[in-house]
Amino acid sequence: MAYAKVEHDVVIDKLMEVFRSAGYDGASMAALAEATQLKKASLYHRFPQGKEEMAHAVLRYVANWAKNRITDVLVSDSTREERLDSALNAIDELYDGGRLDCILRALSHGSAANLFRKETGAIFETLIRSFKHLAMDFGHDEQHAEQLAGELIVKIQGTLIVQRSLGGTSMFKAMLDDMRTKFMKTNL
Amino acid sequence: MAYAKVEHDVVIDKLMEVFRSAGYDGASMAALAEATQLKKASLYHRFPQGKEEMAHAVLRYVANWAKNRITDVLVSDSTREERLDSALNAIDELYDGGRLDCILRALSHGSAANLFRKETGAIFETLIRSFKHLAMDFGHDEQHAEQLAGELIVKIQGTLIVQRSLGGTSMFKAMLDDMRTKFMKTNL
DNA sequence: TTTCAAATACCGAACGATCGGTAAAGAAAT
DNA sequence: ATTTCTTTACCGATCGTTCGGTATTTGAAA
Repeated sequence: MAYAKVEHDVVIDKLMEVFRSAGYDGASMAALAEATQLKKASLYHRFPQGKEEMAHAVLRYVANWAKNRITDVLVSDSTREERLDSALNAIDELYDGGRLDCILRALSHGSAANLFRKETGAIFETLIRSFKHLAMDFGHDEQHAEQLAGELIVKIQGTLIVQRSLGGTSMFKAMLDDMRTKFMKTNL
Repeated sequence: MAYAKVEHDVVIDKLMEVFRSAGYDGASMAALAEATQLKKASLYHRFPQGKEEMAHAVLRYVANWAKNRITDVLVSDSTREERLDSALNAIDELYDGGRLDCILRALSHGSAANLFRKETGAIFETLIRSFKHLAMDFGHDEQHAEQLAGELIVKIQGTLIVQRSLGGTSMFKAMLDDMRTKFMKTNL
């Protein structure tokens, strides 16, 4: 009988889906196996260190996503408005307009709190640094640019949480619009 | 043998401690029992519906805390500056300067995502409404007041998450300071 | 091009530990 | 003596993990 054969990228994507929605503790091997269409033992073949290694692999994927969809875009040769829109659109996609949870947050709590701090911290730093550079392209001074970039990242996380309890998707969209305006408005 | 006898409020407090640090899924009955100094069966005597009922009790406690430490304070007869400081100090205490996790967030994810939405949403709404009234006392128009209150609540959540990965406590303190300034500065 | 063994990938079954939950016995309070 | 609360002891289910073995692919010798 032919057995399941699943592409690595597909496996990572499915793992991320489970981790982000169930959290690290809530992501059972049974759920991870069902999502990836692999049996538990097969997951251990690919990730000998188990759940922890899977989460690390997901974080590597996320760091790569951030580089491709944010960092690299923000230093491309298109106009600053186009770069800003591309990056914000990527974020809007990533979270499906605020409907989806953030994988970085999911891997920052519970028993995962101390396991992946270095990785999640590095990704947050990368994102902030990238948006800071963009803000400076819009003419903001360095201090203001850093503050603006931090505000964006913080508000993404905060809005995801608050919106989850209050319902809807309008908060997230409004927040992205508002931040877009703030980036473009150089002279306050 | 004399057996444990623990005050209800103490039990709630310890339950909250476990929920907020481990998350709903990560909070095992064993951990909840150890934290409260009660045996598992005793917890089931006090909370016949188990973990879910415990979380509901904790949320009732939190709603009460919000009313006492935020809502009521913000409509007291002291000056608006004093009321603002009292409320922000209460928040700073609650999260221990950003070191502690938010119980509302902890009960909004994983398998708890759909269990407590009504309660967590109501608390978020109460907080936003309270701070909105305070903002209006500072002379902000209604729309701006609502935006400012929402920004505060969102940034509290977001900063807690980002700071957890980046380390330290300076982000949280700076955020509270910044929001305090924004509330007091009526004319932009 | 065929052969076939080594390497790779997957799976069923089971491990000990821990999960949430319960029944019955025992202690404290009324 | 009755009620209320805690405790011991235990349950079946599920947890993450491992092992023995099977299917598939690879690649080099024939």
